[in-house]
Amino acid sequence: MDITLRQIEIFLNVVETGHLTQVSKDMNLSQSAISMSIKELESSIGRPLFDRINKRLTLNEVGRSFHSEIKPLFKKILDIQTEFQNSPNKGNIRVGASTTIVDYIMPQIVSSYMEKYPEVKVNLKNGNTQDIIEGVKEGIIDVGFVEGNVNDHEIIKEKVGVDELIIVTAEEELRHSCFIDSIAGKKWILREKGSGTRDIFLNCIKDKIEKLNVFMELSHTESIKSVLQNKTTYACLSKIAVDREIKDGKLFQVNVKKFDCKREFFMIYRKNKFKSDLFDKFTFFAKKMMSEILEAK
Amino acid sequence: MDITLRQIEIFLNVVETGHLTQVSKDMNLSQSAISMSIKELESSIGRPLFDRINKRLTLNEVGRSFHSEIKPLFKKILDIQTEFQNSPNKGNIRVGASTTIVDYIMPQIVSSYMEKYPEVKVNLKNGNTQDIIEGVKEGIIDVGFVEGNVNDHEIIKEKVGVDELIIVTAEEELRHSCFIDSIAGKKWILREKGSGTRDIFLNCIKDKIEKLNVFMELSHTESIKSVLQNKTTYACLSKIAVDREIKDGKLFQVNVKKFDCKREFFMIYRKNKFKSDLFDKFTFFAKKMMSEILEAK
DNA sequence: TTACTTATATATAAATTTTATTGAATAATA
DNA sequence: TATTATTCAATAAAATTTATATATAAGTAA
Repeated sequence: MDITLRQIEIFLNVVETGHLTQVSKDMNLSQSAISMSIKELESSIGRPLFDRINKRLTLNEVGRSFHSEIKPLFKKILDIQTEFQNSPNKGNIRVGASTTIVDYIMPQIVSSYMEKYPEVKVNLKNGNTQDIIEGVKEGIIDVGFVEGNVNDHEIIKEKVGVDELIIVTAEEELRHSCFIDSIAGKKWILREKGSGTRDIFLNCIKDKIEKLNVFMELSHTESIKSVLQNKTTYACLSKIAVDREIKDGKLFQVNVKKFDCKREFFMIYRKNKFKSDLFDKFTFFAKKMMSEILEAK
Repeated sequence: MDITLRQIEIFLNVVETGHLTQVSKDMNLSQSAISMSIKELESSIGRPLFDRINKRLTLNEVGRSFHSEIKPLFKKILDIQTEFQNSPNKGNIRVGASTTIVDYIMPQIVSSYMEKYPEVKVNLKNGNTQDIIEGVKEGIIDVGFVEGNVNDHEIIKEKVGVDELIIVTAEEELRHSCFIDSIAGKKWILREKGSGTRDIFLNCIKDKIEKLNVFMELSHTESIKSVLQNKTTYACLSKIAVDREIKDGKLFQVNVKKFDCKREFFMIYRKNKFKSDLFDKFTFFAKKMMSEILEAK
């Protein structure tokens, strides 16, 4: 005793014309099919929707009310159907990215993408590398971008760029080249323990330096950049995070000899993922734009 | 290639649980039925809605978007269905009434009724007796209330009350009884030609008076009541239209001997009208309340 | 008018086609 | 191995058609 969309469709047509025969012609069905469908609908509802007045069917007081409620819903369902059938770009992509990427790269990518494909909703989720991997595995995230390396047999990874960590300071006189051990005694600001940026930096210098003078630990790159405005402080940050400040002359890159501290960015997605048009377009777009951003900096 | 409500129902359940087997148990269907229904839906849309990840079905980027759009619509349709199935008072009645009734009786009836049955929408249409009859015959109006008599083989009429026309004035001294010919020379205000009220009055006095001193013709009873505030003017109006003014002492009923000018009110509806619960309740309510109103005045 | 005919419309029943569902076999996965 | 999804032929259920009955409007003749 359940209403069907077909019944609603027929009902709406009958309301329009008032004649079963007319509707049957319009819909390429027999007149009895229309008659029975209306009857079915009426018995589903539990009472008549039409007054049979002479040779016409006119909405009665119940039918009128039903009509006004059901018509807009039916139209919406039809709209959704044709929308999805005809616009391959309709959808909702969930993107996850780890800290540096989500702060300094993804916003540009997502906003350009949404401008190009306004039908696509992009959902950007922040998290550390491990969170993103979990999300991808559970299907909560369609595609992830992470700084750390990934080794998981359920995950496919693609290298999408190289990130360089550089030493920065606001202290102007130190623009000539030097070695890392000569500045180890400066006031260093690090990211908090567990941060990928921190780990890579410490790993990179561990053979060259006995002790780093850690002055402060902060959990946001933006905070570190603020504190760096007090000269005599130093930090090792992702190049893309300080790009603007260096261009504006607010920070300077310290030219440290034999200091080569790089890490790779990976795009990850689940093995066996059905690659929809949407997915392919987004990942293509994101990879291309990410390499442009990284090369420009 | 049309989406059905059943497919949507199954789709929503699969989204909920992520397992076809679970849904098949919940819905008392075989799992292949569920599988095929999902497949059908996907092919209607033109691309997959789920990622088959391990033994689960997880919405993909398209499915997620489809889900968020279709779910609220499905729920609404379900709501409408149960609403109509379970609340016999749901509907929309179209009532038509001719001038005097629509102004002085129907507002009270309609507002009381809507208070008692808030699910019912009442649509009140104004028109002269002939308009109302046409509306009823065409099915545009479910039930009509008219002042004039009706003779039409397609229309069923029920007498619902008697309306009395009385002579009113603001001239205080004329409160003793008199004969109509003694006041025929006063300044009379009539309704416009074609008005039922006017016709009945003139017909009522045609044998008793040679010439009535018609001072003014106005098309609204309310206008006449305003002009009547200038003393020395007279009018013959429906008792219910001047009830308040008489009670407030702003107008007086002239006690005219042998002046008996009545007309009947009729409720009309189409022959063969399917009498829904809604219709019966409304007409019962309206008839009862109308007689109460007329008797009180 | 009134009765009768014609044309046209809806309603219903049985027959038929189409669609939905099942059951069994197969494939994939933990 | 146990569990689950998919596929396909068989079948149950539903939608639709064909044929027929019934109702109404309009036209026509008594």
